[in-house]
Amino acid sequence: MANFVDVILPIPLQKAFTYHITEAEADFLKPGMRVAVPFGKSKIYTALVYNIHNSPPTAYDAKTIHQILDDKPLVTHTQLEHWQWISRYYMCSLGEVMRAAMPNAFILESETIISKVENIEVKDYELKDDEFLIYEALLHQSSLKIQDVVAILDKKRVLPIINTLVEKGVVELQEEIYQKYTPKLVRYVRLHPNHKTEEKLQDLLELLSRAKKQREVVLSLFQMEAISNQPIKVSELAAQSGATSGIIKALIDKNILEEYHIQTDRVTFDGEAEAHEKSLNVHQQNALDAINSSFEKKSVVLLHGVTSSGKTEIYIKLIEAQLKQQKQILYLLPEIALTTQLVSRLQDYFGEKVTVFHSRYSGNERVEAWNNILNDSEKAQIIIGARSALLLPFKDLGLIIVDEEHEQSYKQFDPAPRYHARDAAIVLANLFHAKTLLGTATPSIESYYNASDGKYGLVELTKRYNNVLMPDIELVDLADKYKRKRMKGHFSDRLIEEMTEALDGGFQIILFQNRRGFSPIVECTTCGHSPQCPNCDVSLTYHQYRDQLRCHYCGYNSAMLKNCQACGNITLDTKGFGTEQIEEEVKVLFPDKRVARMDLDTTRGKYGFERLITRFEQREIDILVGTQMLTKGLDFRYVKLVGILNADNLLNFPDFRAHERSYQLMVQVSGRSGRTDLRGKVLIQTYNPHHNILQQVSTNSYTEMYKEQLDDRHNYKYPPIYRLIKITLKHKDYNRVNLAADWYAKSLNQLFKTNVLGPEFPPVSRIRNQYLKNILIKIPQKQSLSKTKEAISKIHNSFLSIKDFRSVRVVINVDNY
DNA sequence: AGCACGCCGACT
DNA sequence: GTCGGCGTGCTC
Repeated sequence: MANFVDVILPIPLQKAFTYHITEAEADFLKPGMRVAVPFGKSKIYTALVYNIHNSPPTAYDAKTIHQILDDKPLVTHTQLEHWQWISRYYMCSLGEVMRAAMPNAFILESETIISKVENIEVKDYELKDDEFLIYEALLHQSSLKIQDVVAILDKKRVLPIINTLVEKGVVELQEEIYQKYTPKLVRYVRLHPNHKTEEKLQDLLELLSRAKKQREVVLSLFQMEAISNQPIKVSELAAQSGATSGIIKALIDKNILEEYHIQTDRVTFDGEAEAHEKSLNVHQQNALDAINSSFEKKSVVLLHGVTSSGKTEIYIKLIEAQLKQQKQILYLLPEIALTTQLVSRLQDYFGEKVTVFHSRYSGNERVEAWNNILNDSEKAQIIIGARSALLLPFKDLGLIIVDEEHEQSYKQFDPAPRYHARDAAIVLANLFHAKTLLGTATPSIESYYNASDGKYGLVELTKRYNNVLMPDIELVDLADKYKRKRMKGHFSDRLIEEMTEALDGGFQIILFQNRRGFSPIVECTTCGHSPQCPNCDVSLTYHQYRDQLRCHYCGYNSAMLKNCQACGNITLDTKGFGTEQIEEEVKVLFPDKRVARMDLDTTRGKYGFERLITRFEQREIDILVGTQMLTKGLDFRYVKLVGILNADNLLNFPDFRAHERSYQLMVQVSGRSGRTDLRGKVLIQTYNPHHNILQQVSTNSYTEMYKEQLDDRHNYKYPPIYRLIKITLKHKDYNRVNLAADWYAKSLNQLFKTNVLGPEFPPVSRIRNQYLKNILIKIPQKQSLSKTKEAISKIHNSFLSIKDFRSVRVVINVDNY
C-alpha cells in the first residue's frame, strides 16, 4: 500500500500539500516532525508533518520528500490543534501560523550552489561573455551561490544564464540546506586519562619540572578540582593560573590535558532564588481565595485590581501552587512591559525555573527556549513572554496569566495570523484543561462584559498596597486658562505650581503627551499648505532633533523646508505639539532640572527603553516626558505628580474604543503617581472638563464608565454586543481598489444587508503608494460566527477568480480591535 | 510567499 | 534587435 504525508508549508496557502513516502518513513514519521520537501521547480522547503495516510491524491502525482529533519516531533499535538483554531478563527492559513510560531532557525530553506562539472575544458568561444565570467570564477572558487553570481555579473536576473550553462554541461546545481541553529559550545579541560593514576601523576610533575608555566597550570587545575566537583572551563583555568591560552593548548597537544565541549544555553540565570516568603495582606489574601474558588467553576477569571494593589504577589502565589503540581505556567505581558523590573522580581522568587521569551531574542536564543519548554525542562516551568510566547510547545500547562489584559498590543495586526493573544490564550488553556487569569486595573469592556455575563469569574481588589490612597485627580480647564492668560506655552499655572511643589519636595514628575515628534504638522501661515508625504496620504511630522520632516507610516523623511512648497513664503509654522516640544518647554520652565523624553525615537535600539527606565528609577531624571509607553506597569517610587497635558486629543480619536482607551490610559498613567505612602497628584489639562470620561477618571468610577460605554456599544452596534470583521483592500491603482471594494461590499451586502459598512477610505487612505479601502462587517450575537466566516471565504474565493481583482491585496482582520 | 513564464517599453 | 519591467499563474 502506498504511503503519503500531508504537510504544512510556511507559506500563505490554504491548501495542504501531499508527498509520497516509503513504508519505513511512514512508520517513523509522526505529526509535528519536520521534513524537507522539494517545492516548485527547484526549491527545497521545510514542511511540518500534519497527517500520515494511504489515500493517493487524485489530480496529480505526489513528489517524494527530500529528507526527514527530526527524530522526534518538534511541535506538539496540542500546538497543532491550537494552530488549527487560530487559522480557522482568524481566517488565515496554517502555514502563516507555523511561520509565526516557529523560530526562524527551524524553518530552513535551500540555497542553490553552483559548481563546475569536473574535468571539462571549455573553449571560450562556446560561451557568451556573462557565461564565461561565471566559468572563470569557478576556476578559482569551487562553488558559487546565486548571490555571488548576482555580484559578479551585476545583474538582477541571473538564473536564465545559469540555466544555459547547465544545458551546455559546464556547471551543475545543487540544493543545500543549512542548519541555522548553532549550539553554543563551551570549552572545558580535564586531565588526560593517561595520567589519572597516582604514580603517573608523579611522573608527570617530574616531566614538567622544567616547564614551569605548564606545571603551574596543571597544579592550578588540581586545586580547582579539589575545591569543587564542577567541570572546569578553559577560560576559568586560564584566569586562575594566569597562563595564556597558548600554554594550555601546548598541554592539550601533549595529551597531558584533554579538551571537551559542553553545549550550554545562551541565556542563563546565575542569581540565586531568594525565596523569601512574602505574605499577602488581607485584601490580597481574600482576592486569592476568591480566585481559587472561582476557578473551581470557571476556567477564566478576571482580576480587576486598582493600580498598585499588589496583583503581582497574587500571581506569585498562584504560580507557586501550580509549581507544586509540576505544571507549566505561562505569564503573558505586553511587549513593552516586559522589562528587567518584572523579570528580576520573578527570578528572585523562582530562580532558574523562569524562561523569558522576547521578540528581541536572537534566533538561537529562541531555539533554546523552545527546546527547554518542549522537553518540560526544569528551566522552563514558568514562561514569561509577550504575545508570541503563546505559540510555544507547552507540554503540561496549568495556568496562563494574562497581565494588563486590556492592552491592545495583545492583538497582532500585521502580518497574519492576526490573533488576539488573550483570546487565543483562553483557547489554549482549555486544550490543557488549564485556567486563565486576566489581570488589569482597567478591564477591557469585552472582558468585563464576559465577567458580568457569568462567562468569566470576577474578582475585585479595590485597595492599594499598604493602603496608599488613590491619587488626587484634578481637572484643569484649558479654555478658561487661555482666556485668563494663565498659560505658559502648554503649561497652565496650576501645573507649574504643582510641578514646582513636587520638585521642591525632591520628587519626580511624569508628563504625558500622546503625540510623538516636536509638532505633528507644519503649516504655512500664508496659504495654509502643509507638506505631505509623497507615498502616503498624510502630512509630514516635524522632528526637531534632526530638523527633519518624517512620515510615521512609511518612514519617509526629508530635511525641514525653508519655504512653503506651495506659495514660496517663509511663513512656515509648527502647529499642535508633541513630546519634543513639551520637553523643550520644560527645559525653559525648569532650567536646573534634569528632563528626559520617552517615545519611539528615544527608545530605539535593543536596550534604549530599559536604559531610560533605569535612569529614571535611579533618580538621574527629575521630569520624564513621554507617550503611551509610560503607562505600562512600571513601578516608580518617587513619582509624586503626573501631568496629562491635553486629554482631548485622546478623547477625540475617531474609533469606537476611543473613550474606553482614554479612560484606561489616563487611569494607568495616574497610577504611576504616589506608589509609596504619599498621596500622588494627577493634573489633567483639557478643554472639556465636563466630559463624562474625565469625570469618571477623576472619581475612579470604572463601573460607571463601563455601563455608559456598553450602552453606546448597544446603540451603535459595536463589540462586545456585535462582533467585527474588517476587510481591507489595497492596490496602487485608485480606480481598481474602488471597483474591487464595491464588488466585495456588494456581495457581502446581499448576505448581511445593513450590517455591512463601507467601502470607505480610512483616515489615511494611501500608505506606501497603495490606496486602501475598508469594509466593516458587524455580526449580531445571534448570527453564527463560523457560518459568517464561511460565507466570507466563499465570497473571497469568487473575488479571487475575477482576473481584474486578483492583484488587489485583501486583508481580513477578525476582531479588529 | 517565491519563482518562472510571457508580454511590452528603452537602450546597446 | 536585447534587457529588464511587471502582470499572471502555479506550487503536491
